[in-house]
Amino acid sequence: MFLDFMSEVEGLLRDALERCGFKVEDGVNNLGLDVSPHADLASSVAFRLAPTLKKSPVLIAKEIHRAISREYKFVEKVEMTGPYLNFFMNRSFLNAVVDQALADNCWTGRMKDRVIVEHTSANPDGPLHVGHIRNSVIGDTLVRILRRAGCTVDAQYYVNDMGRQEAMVVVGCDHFQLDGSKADHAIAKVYIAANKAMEESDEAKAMIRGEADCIIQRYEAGDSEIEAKIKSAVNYAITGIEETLHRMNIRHDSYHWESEFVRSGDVAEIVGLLEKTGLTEWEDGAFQLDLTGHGFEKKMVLKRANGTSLYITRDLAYHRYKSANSDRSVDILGADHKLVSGQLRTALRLLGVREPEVVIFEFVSLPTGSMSTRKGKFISADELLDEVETRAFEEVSLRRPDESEEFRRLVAKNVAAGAVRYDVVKVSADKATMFDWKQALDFEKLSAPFIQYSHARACSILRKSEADEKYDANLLVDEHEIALIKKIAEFDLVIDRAARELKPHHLATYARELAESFNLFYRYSPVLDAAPELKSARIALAKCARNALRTTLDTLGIVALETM
RNA sequence: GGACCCGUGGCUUAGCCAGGAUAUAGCACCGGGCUUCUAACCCGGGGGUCGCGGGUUCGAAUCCCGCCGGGUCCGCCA
Repeated sequence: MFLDFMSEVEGLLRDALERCGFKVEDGVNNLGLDVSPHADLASSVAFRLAPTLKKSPVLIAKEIHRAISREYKFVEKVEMTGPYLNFFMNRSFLNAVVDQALADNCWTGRMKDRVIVEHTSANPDGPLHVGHIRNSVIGDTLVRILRRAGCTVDAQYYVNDMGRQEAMVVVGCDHFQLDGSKADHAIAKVYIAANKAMEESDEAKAMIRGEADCIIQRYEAGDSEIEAKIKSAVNYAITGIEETLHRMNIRHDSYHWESEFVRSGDVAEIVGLLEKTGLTEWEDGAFQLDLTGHGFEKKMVLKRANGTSLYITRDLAYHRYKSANSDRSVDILGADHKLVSGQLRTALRLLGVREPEVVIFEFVSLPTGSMSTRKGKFISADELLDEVETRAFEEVSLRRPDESEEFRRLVAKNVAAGAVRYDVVKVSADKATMFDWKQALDFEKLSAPFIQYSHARACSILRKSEADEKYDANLLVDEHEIALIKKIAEFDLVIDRAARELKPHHLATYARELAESFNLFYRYSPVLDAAPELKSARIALAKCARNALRTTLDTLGIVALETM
């Protein structure tokens, strides 16, 4: 809705500039528009024109101001403050926001792209840890944001079934017993044990390495015995991983296994196509692609000396598939993939394949250093969720002692999942973070329960008020009421920006601001005790806020509890 | 050694890509508010050389260069 106001302002400004004969350079935001504490939208375009027009910004602003049309739809007035042009919303815009926000179907944008978002894609060699969930949460939130923006999204998990790590899992399964604990944790135990066994002696190391090599080669060759073993281990691990993802409200729409692309011949085809670029050569027995002319120091190995394929080659085939089946394809990757993802994009460019948009997130480390599944050094997502849920249960029991245990468990579960998600998504992806139990278990303002609580309060008001179809939005004139309406209106701007820039943390910031605006309305504008007509108007606004909060929480993948 | 990311009050953090009018929040600290729609809330206060040094500009947290500190990567691993 804010976008409608903004496009009107843009139109007014452009017309005025044309009337004055002023030309602004092309570029993003060349009108210098910005939300500002001084106006609903402010333009600093006069400053930009000053050097070319050789006039003072104030004089330029004056001319533009005079030339701005007086026919407004959503604009109340345009004020000049020094060199700034300040645009204000009118009543009919605010009323339109209320009207629209009362309907449930007003929250979907106009983007129509088919998008593939690949996220999580953790190796099926153990449970997700607190580093992986940064990938999952960012990925799933982007999936939800893109859908909200109007896109058709396929959330994909790329399963690394051909790598050395999966061969090691099979070695582990051959030598050690799966102990019946949660599937992904059981797999991790045998995987860690196999890796540990390698450290015992040089002979053990050579033997186990040999076994793994043999598995890799036989799997690539299509050996049915090995295939059955790998498939069963991978599927087993994935059931556990899925279970964890579901706890956080995360689901994938489709899974693609690396081996698909080897079996289909795509990998061989890709290698052939790269050969035609003339940049490949056999060197030291391996088949390599020379990207030194594209800013990469090292050559990219496409095939091992023994003829088996590598992760990067299979990934090229997968990315070609994704490009062919989407308008946009998005990868969520940890910072350790920066270089290799750059190589991948360069190789795709050589193949004439559209490159993916890559979202890189920096690492989550432990106070003791970085995490490693292989070494068994990690805090699992399950452990984190269990701990947070326990804390949340204590909290809800303290606040709602009279409620049933079932109720308190349910609230705790949803508060915990929300808290974990919000904690991850609120920080910009390019900030490296240190995992901190104290912070993870904190439910204060900058966290999901704060927003869930605001939503529950709105629901509570609506539960206690009888349905009233008629309302007059013109009665909503208090400072906090207007601020709330404006904040609700901003939703489309935030979604549009987050969907284009692939930055989910913008939505987390918005969610907090929206909840704050609602809490002020709640504090200063009593709804149920207001005079009849004002009461109807405030009920309508409470409903708008409830819808906006619900939609925002939903887009963040956080359950909008109606009571807590 | 080379490449990329980060550096904002005691701690965590938004804003930076697209420069603009008093730099955003939370935690912690000090003080205030529940017989009133759920106080997981709200209000007030103190606290900032936006890592350092140059440059561009009418104007720099934001752009450019250099430096310092932290993270990540540079495998016939994934």
